[in-house]
Amino acid sequence: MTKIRTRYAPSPTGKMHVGNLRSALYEFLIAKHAGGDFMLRIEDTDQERFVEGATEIIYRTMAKTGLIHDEGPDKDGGYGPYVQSERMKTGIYMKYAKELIDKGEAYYCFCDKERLASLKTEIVEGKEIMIYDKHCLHLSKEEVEANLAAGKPFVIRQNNPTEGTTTFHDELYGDITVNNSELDDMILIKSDGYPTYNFANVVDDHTMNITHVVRGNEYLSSSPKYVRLYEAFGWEVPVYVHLPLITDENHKKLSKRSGHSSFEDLIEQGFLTEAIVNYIALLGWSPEDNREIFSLDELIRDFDYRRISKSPAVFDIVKLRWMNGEYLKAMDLDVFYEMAEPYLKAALTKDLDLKKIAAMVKTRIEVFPDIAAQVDFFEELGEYDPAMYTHKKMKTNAESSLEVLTEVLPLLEEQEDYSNDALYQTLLGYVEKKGCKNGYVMWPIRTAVSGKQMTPAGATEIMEILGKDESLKRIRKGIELLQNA
RNA sequence: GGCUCCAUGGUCAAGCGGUUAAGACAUCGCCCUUUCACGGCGGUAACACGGGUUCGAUUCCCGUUGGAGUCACCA
Repeated sequence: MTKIRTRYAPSPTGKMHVGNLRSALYEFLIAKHAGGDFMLRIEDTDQERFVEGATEIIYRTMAKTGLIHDEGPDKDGGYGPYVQSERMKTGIYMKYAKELIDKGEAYYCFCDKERLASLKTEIVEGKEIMIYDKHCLHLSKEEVEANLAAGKPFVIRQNNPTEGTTTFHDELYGDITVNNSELDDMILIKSDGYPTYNFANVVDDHTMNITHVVRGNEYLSSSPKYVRLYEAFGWEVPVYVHLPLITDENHKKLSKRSGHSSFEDLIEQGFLTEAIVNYIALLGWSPEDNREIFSLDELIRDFDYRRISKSPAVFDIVKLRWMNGEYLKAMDLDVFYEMAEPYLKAALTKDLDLKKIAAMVKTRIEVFPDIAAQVDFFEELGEYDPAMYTHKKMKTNAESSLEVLTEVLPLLEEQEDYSNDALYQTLLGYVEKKGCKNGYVMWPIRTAVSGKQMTPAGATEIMEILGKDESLKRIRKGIELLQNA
């Protein structure tokens, strides 16, 4: 059996879209699951759309997510990716295009923009529909030679039959057949000499010995044209695996406007690389068991591409957040602290035990930016509504809270040891003497000391962080607030 | 609009002729608790519709409807 070889072939036009990232992931997994090779090929044949730095973003993202490619032209002793603009310099695409012309499977076309525009038949949803009329196919050899000699700009077009059908097989979607009359004579070589994606893709996939062409569903309808290219060359058609689309909540192709459509956006929003990879792996694929948390290695082990689904999947940021939270909870505290520190420091300028705060917050956030709202009260006691002292279940109200706070204040003033344990013991003693429930006492204290409806920890833990002075200050303020209420 | 693809709860999804139609997120309720959260337990919620085929269809076929993709000298 031949070794499986897949490739990820992005064009450097900006940020790395999650749809593209998932394609890369699946291509990587299909190869690696079978012990095959995974290649990276930069498709930069469109000079106009090329974005400075976009290639670097791709490299960085691939490295960060662990999708390491196996081979490429030898660069500085290492393996670099394939780059189409580099391959272009070898004249490979033109060579193959001419081969097709010789076979009668392609032809020179000298039609200018005006003539092409006159061919446009109708406009649907703002898009102009046109099928080329094979005008230049009928040029005589002499005419072609003359035009070429005159330096007239040209493109090379594929010569597709107008009758019959073309069928190709997709591993997921099965056999797909189209009428050849639907097949436009697409351009292979542009007037600037660069190959189009359509052509470079086929030439490269073949010359790189790609066995499995894995790509987005959007190519499904143009695949017959690619197949015809392979057949025109007499090349073996690769195994096709078309991937279902990832959509936004409106079931439309994910767009830049959704705000979380690129890997960079997600990282910026505080998501972990591993969680993102894990989540997108499950958008369109599911394992045999019900497991949901997968490391990249586990994905390699379990990934069976026959279990990829055929219908599009909505990118659900809420579930991603949940999954990110799972990764955070499972994370080693030291590692967590290291990553959380910048967020902690941005929210807290006072000299507080950040590590303890990190531990509190670790199990109750989903993404790092959640930290700010959780810890802001440590920095400063905000204004709060005394109505918060009333809690039905704790059986507290303004009156009882005032009483508890006033009675507890001298105890806390005497208290020297402001550790969580010591404070807890002291307050427990008070509770016993009073003969009430813990919450009856803890609730008002926590409220006074935090000014918040919810906090990442209980009253005594908060006081430990705050320290004696600040804790007392806040309790006195609470008493004052209740007296005036 | 032509062509192609898709169709199980709000979302991700299992299922591959006979099931009480899994599980996860979200949502709701209860328990636990020093509030909330975490955690535990439980609930609500789905086979788009109509024809076939079959002893029997969520599952196979056809149609309808709905959705998506595509129709560039972009990839």
